[in-house]
Amino acid sequence: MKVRTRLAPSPTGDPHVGTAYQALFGFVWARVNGGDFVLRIEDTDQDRSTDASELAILESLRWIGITWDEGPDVGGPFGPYRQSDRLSIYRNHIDQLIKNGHAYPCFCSKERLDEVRKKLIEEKAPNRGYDRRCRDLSPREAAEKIAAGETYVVRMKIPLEGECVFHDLLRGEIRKDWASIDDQVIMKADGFPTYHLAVVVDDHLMEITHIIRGEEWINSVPKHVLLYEFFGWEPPLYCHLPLLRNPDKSKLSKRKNPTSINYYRKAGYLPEALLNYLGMMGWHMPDGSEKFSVPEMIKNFSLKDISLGSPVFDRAKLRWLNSRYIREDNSVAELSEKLQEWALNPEYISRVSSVVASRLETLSDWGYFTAMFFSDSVPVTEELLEVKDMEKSHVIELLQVTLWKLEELREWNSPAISSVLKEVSELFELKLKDLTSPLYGAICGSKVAPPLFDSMEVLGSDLCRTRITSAMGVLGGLSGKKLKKLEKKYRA
RNA sequence: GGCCCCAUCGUCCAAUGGUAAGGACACCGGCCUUUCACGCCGGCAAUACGGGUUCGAUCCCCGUUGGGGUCACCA
Repeated sequence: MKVRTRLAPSPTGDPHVGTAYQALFGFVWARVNGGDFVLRIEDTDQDRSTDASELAILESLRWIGITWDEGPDVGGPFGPYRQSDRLSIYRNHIDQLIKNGHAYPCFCSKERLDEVRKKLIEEKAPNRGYDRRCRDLSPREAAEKIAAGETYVVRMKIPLEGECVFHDLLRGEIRKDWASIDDQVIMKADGFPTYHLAVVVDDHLMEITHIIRGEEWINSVPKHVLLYEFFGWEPPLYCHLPLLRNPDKSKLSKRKNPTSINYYRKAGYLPEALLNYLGMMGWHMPDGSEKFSVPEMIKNFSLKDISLGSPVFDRAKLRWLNSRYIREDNSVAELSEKLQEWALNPEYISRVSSVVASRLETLSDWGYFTAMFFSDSVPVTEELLEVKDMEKSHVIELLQVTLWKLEELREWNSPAISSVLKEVSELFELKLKDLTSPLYGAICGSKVAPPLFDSMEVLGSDLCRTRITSAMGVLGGLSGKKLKKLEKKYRA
C-alpha cells in the first residue's frame, strides 16, 4: 500500500511553527517511502475559520519549503480538500451511524450541559462530560422532536465499560478506559461535523496510512478508532510527535514565545534554517551533524528514531543555526539577493519611506530614522515604557489588553490600529497619549519616532505583537493569576 | 482532580547490560585580529529519587517524584 501522510491545519489563526514541525515530519516520511503528502484544511469551526488564515497558512508553508502533492490549491484525486466542501459526505456517514445505532441525536441545551458539568466537577466524578440523557431516547421520540424543529447535535455511543487498546508507532500499546470518555458530539447544531468525525472519514477516504501529529491528540484516539470500528474500516497507523515547548516547558504558546512562522520570516530567518532547526527537534542525523537539508533528512529518516522528550524551542540555537546558513551557504551576491527579498526591496522601502519622508533633512537621515523597520527587536528599557502617574504593573496590563485587541484585528492597517488603541484608552479611561507613549517605547525602542499607527502598519502585526510581548517582559511580565483576572475583565 | 504521555548537562541531541557518560547551543576563560563577529583551543555542567532483575545497570521491571497533555456543539 502506498504511504500517504497528511497535514490537517485548522485555519483559525496565524501559521504556527508547530504546524510546520508536523508538516516537515509528515512530508519527509511520505518521501522516505515514495508516498504522497496531502494538505487538508480542517475548517469545521464556522466561527473561527477564516479564508485569510487559510491563505496565510498555505503561503507560509510554501515559504518554508514544504510542498504537497494534493491540497485545496492544487487539487488531487481525493478532493475536495477543504472540509467545508465535504459536508454532504459527513452527513451521509453520520446518518449511517445513527441508522446502525452507533450514534444518536441529542437535544440537551448548552445551559443544561454546563450545569451537568458543573455538578460533576463538584462531585469530583471521574468523568466530567455528558450524562448521556438522550442516549436512550427512542427513535420515534427523537424523530418527533426533530420534526418539531428542535435543534440537536449528534453524539456517538461510547462503550460504557471495558478499555480501548491502540498502538502508537513511537510509544507502543496505549490503553484507556472507555468509562473515562463521554459521548462525543460528532455533528454540531449547525450541521457541521466535529473534528473527530471529519478527521476519521477524511483520513479513510483519502487513504491516509500514517497519522503524524502532535501528542495532544493521544487522548482522542479511542474515539477515532471506535469510529473506524463503527464504519468497519481499518484504522491508520498513529504516530504522535512530541510537543514543542516554551522555555518553561509548557506547550509552545505565543504568549511566551513567538509562534507564528511569519514572525520568523519577518525577523530575518532563512526558511531552510528554520526547517532544519525543526528537524532536529526529536531527531538527529546518524552522524550527529546538526546542519542538514530536507533531502539529507529524507535519506536518513525513520519515524522510529524520534525521541519522545518534548523539546524546548530554543531561539538562541535557532539563531546560531541561521547564522551558519547565512555565512556558509551564501556568497555576498546571494546574501544581497536574500536581503532584497526580505526587506530591501522597492515595495518595503517605499512603504517605510512614506512614514519617515517628512522627517528627513538629508537623504542620509533615512538610515537613522528607519532602523526599527529592519530589526527584529528594538532596545527597550523600563524608562521608555513609563506612563506618568501609572504603576509599572498597570502599564503591563495596559499593554496586555492592547495586545489582545490587536490580535483580534482582521485587517492590519493604520485606521484599524488607531481605533483599537482609542478603544483601549477609553476602556482604561486614559488619554490616548498615555497609551501610545509606552507603545512608542515597545514598538520603536525610542520616544523619537515616526507616527505610531502608520509605523505599526508598515512593520506588520507579527513584529509588533512580538515587541509588545517582549516589552511586557521588560516590565517583569504578568503572573498567570493576574492574567486570568485581566482576561475576565477585558477580553470579550 | 481523573485519565494519558514523558524523564541524560540550563537547552537540543548522542551512548553501551561493563564508558573517563560524547557532541552542539548558551555561558566563562584564552588564542587569532585595527574593533566586533567568524575560526581555533580550553573550562563549567547531566543519567530525578527509591526499590528490584543482574556478577554488573543511565540502559530492563515496579513504585515515588517531577514535567507536560487532555477532560467543548475548538481543532
